[in-house]
Order: sequence, then C-alpha cells, then structure tokens
Amino acid sequence: MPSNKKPPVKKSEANSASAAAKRKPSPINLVRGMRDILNPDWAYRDKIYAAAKALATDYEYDRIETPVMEETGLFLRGIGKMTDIVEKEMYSFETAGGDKVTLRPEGTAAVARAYIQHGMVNRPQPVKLWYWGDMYRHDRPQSGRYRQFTQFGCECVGDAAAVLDAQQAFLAWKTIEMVGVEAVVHINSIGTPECRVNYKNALVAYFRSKKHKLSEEDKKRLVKNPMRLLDSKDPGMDELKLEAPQIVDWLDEASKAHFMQVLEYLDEMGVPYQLDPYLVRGLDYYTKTVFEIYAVSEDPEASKLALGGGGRYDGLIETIGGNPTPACGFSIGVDRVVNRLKEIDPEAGAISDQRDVYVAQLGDQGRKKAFAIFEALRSGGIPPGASFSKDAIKTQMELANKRGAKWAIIVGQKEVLDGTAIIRDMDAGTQETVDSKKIVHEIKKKLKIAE
RNA sequence: GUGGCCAUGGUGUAAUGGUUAACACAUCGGGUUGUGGUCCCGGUAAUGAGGGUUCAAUUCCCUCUGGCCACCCCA
Repeated sequence: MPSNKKPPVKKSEANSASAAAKRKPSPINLVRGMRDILNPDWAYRDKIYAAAKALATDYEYDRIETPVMEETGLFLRGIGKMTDIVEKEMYSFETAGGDKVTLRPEGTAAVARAYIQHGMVNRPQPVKLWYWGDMYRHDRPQSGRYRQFTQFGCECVGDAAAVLDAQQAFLAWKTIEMVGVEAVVHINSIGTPECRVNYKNALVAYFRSKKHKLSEEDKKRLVKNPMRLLDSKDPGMDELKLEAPQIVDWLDEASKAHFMQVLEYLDEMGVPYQLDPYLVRGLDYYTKTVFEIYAVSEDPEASKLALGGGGRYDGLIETIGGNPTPACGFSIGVDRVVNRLKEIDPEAGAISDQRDVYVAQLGDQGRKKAFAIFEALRSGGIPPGASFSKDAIKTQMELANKRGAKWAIIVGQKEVLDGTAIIRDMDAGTQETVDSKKIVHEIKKKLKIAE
C-alpha cells in the first residue's frame, strides 16, 4: 500500500451522489473521427466493392489482406520520417508487451513488407496484389476526411515497365468511372531520387531569391520540404510558381522517356488526364510517376479532394529491407467516392423494403405456422415480409400494406386446425383459402414465377 | 496540430433569463373480440458534458467534447 490517505471527498461530489444515481449516465460519444456506417451508405459501398473486385480480378491481381497493425518501424522507414503522415497522423502506441505498433495509415508499405516476407520475389514477376481495408490517420476530421477510412488499392511489384504505371492510373480511374463518377487523372513525374536532389536545389535557389514574397508557412517549407511549395495555396504563389523551375526539365533521359511512355499508354486507353507539374505527393517512397484522381464537377467543392492516388515507388522494397525492386500501385478512398456518388445519385442508396408477399398470423398456433411458412417461401426464392412479434392482425395488415405487399398470407387458429392458410389479394381486397402445403406453389403461380 | 462557425426528442424545425420546452415526420399502442391504404385518440422521446453569473439558465460567460469549414495534408 503506497498510502492510506484517501483523497478528500469534495462536498459537491458527496451531495450530488444521490442525484447522480438517478441521473441517466452521460452519453457515450464516438471517439473523434470515427463513425458508424449505416444503411444508405452500404448500397454505395457495395457497388464500389463489386467494381473494384471485378476489375482487380479481371486484371489478374491477387487478393491480400494485411493486418491493421504493423511494427511502427515499417511506416517510419517506408513512408518517411519527414512526411506529415508519420510526423503527426499515425496512431502509434506501445502494447502491454512493449512492442511499438501503429495502425496502418496506408496500404502500400504493408504489401511491400508481405512481398518480402513471403518470398514473392520467387514468384513470376510482377506480383500483382489488391486489397480492400480500413486505414487510420490521426488527422483533424472534416467531411471526406475520417480517422478510419476504407481504401481499395492495387500494388504491382517487381517490374519497372511504364505500361504498369499506366495500368495503375487506368485501374484507379476505371474503378471510379465504373461506378458512375466522372473523374480525371492528374499526373506528373518526379523522377529518380538523384534528379530530384538537383531539382530541389534549383527550386530552393529560386524561392530563396523570392523569399521576401513568401508567407511564413511557405518559408518553413523552403527549409523542410521545398517540393511542397509547389502546391501551396497561398494566392501570391501562383505568380511565383509560373517562373519556378519545373521538375520535368530536371528529369534524366530515362525518367523522361518512361514518363512519355506512360502518357502514351493513357492516350491509348482513353484515360482523361492532365499534366500537373506541381503534383508532388506526401510520401517519400514515390519515384517517377505520381498521380491523383479527382472528380470532374461544376461544383468546385466536389472536386477538391483527391478520390485516389498512386504512382511508382522503386525504392520502397529496398528501404524496408528487401532487394532493390521496382513497383507501382494506387489506392482509392472509398468513403470519398461514396460521398461523390451520393451527390450524383442520391436515390441509389435508397433501400427498398418492398416485399411482394407478407405473412401475418393470429394466436400462438398461427405464429408457429407463420414462422414455417415464412421459411418455406424464403427458401423457395420468395423472401416475404413478416412481423412475428405482433399480435393484432390489424397492425400486421397495416405493415403489409406499408411494405407494398401484393399478397398477404394469413394463418390463424382455424387455419392451423384445417391445415390451410388464407391468401389475400391486397389490391383487390379478396381472399381465398388454400392448402397450407401448397402456399409456395400458389404464390409462385400468382407471381408468375416458373417452378 | 492552428483558426472560424455551430450543438434542442430518432429526423427536421420552433421557443424562452422564470411554472408541464412547442410542431411535423418517424416510432409504439388504442378506436370492442380474426383483416390494410384515409381518419381520430393516446404513449415513449430532447436542450452534448462540466463549471460559473443569477433568486432563477436550455437561453449569458468559461472549459471540455463533438460536428462542419478553412489551413496543414491527403484518401
């Protein structure tokens, strides 16, 4: 026992003790940035999932699911210590056993880790993998930005061909296009780490000469991450950016040729794209091709957030402990696509609870029979509606009507004894009594379903 | 992480420094004993949390929490 002293009970607490007992417990709030995903959203999510899975499978990507948690070091090394994701957005903690772990903030590093771990280098290259899962970033929540969000992604590891870069951009765009969202690919090349060093120097030299015109925020970037100056939102920057050196001019011949090829493939595939010399990306592992996908919309709000992004990351596998291995990939923000889909087609999420047939019962005997009839219909391919817990036939008829039933099946005490059931035509208001064994048959006849 | 705006039943809204916080929709039940679409009646259900000012706070002030927006950044 460290101490026998008890903290003094505050008067206010003591007085409110009995009141607190009566009071309802204070509401339990969601953890910030977390949310429940309820029904209207699932219709959209299912649609995206179906498109994603079909595309990935058709293009011969193998499914992989990595754990939501990895050793923190994986992300530190893979994503880069200086990136925002690692610096301030990771859910990192130490387990009871003392392991330093992190909830994955993105999918690529883990897939790269799996590639090494499972000796995929011995499979035919490239190894193509797809995933669908939740990512976690401790960012300040906003609409379209959650701390737990779902990504669909593909990674193509072990091959440097430009056609694969193009395939990533294509698949990212196509997934979004397939679900009915018009989108455009913003694309750029940031070359190899070597030419980027040279470019960075040129960039710093340029902006240093204009330093007096830079905002405080941008001055910090000049030191910390000069490439980010290019997507500064500071209005004064637009002018400065025009004169700034562009990465394209600093690419080595191989990178330049590679980029040209990527664009040729995109042309061939009819992927709408626009060159964006200012597109860099926040993760250190990218090399050469980088791209982001944006919705096309009249509404500037709708096309502000990237729906997806990706590129080539030839250095990543080596960085995290594998052999030098070229790779590329992309990921799509499922939640953001859902949001966009909702704007475009608010009706698509409406779920219908319409049932052609409704089973109603009276009394305990009737209820037992109704339960059996329900299952007979369901397994017969006609899922009916029912409300077994209700007693009043009136209430059940109301529900049948509300649910748009064409036929109501009613079983009461009398019908149970006779081995029959009533089939009521909800439109005509007429009804007939049939052998309870023939209900499925009769209903199929009425609904004109072949048996 | 920084700044701005916001916070009333399940949903959408209303009102007020002072008695039972109003309305609509939704929900549950009833309108004689086994039958729906309209209608009528009734029930459940809210001032995000904690402090302060005040005789009195849902209303004014502060803190926290959460949401939205902008920045940061990204999906």
